[in-house]
Amino acid sequence: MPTTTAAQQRAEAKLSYNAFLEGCPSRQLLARISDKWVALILAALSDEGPGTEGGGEPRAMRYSELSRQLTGVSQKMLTQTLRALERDGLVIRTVTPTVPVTVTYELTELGVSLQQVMRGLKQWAEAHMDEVFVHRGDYDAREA
Amino acid sequence: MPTTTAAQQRAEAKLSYNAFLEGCPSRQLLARISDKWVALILAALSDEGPGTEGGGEPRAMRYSELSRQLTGVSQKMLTQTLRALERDGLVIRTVTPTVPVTVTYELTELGVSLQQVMRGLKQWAEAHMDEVFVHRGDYDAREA
DNA sequence: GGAGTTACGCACTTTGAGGTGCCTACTTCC
DNA sequence: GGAAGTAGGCACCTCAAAGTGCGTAACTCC
Repeated sequence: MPTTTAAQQRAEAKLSYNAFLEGCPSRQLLARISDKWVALILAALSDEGPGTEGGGEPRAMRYSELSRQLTGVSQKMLTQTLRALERDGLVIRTVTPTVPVTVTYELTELGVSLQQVMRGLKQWAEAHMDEVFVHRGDYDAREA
Repeated sequence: MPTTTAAQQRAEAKLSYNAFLEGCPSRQLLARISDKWVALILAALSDEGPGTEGGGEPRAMRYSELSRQLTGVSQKMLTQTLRALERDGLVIRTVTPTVPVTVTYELTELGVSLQQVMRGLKQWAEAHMDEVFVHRGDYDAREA
């Protein structure tokens, strides 16, 4: 028997996750940005493409344009992720009934503010991830 | 046939993910903090418990202590996550050969600096997630 | 008149993160 | 001498996120 049974843990969780677990806004935010393509879509829509080095000016993009920039994304996941972002008020979807229908996506003000935070992550990553990789190498070398 | 076949996309990805996809440090960082328990462990180790409202002073904690605070975590996941964080140089594991062996975990300097960034996320969440929830409600209401 | 484009929808399948249960060695307490 | 606590290891299972394939409506171009 483990220190506490699974049933006990579940029961406790139901009572005490009120402020620190599951339902709290921070967890929800993490769940959002953890989606595989969310960060990339936000980055693309704020013009942080690979070659461009844009100043981060928010920019409207077409579905096909996004699909080209996010190399490897499936059409299903792109649509699904964009819908989720639209639902959360982070992007706006605009349909223009042209010859073949044109759909553009653009960051909202809320989306832009979130992207600012994501930049903080990016900066930390650029500053410290190499250090993390060194640690990983050392750790793995010690194991072998 | 979709606009590009899956095989084509894979081939392109292999050539062009150098700076914007997969291997880039930002993605790696996201993968780390997306682990279900990472954020909570970092928070606990920097004394951001639910009732305490600690000032964020980094604090060494025992395995069992963490297990109690992170309501609902399984022993396997706690061990697994702690090992990953140790491997990345974000926490230090200290074994003291007392009566029953005592193991403590503590944030490294690197871990503390990451936790700072996580606080940025937390602050955005506290400031804007309610707005997101409103958007969700509106969106869902329109659908029905 | 058939091929191509845009922006998807739908159904099926796969993959891996996470969960669960069962096990340990050592010691101390009652 | 059996129960309990500490810090895990190991093997199996589940389920949801992500991927794959195929279809579509409307129109246009050649």
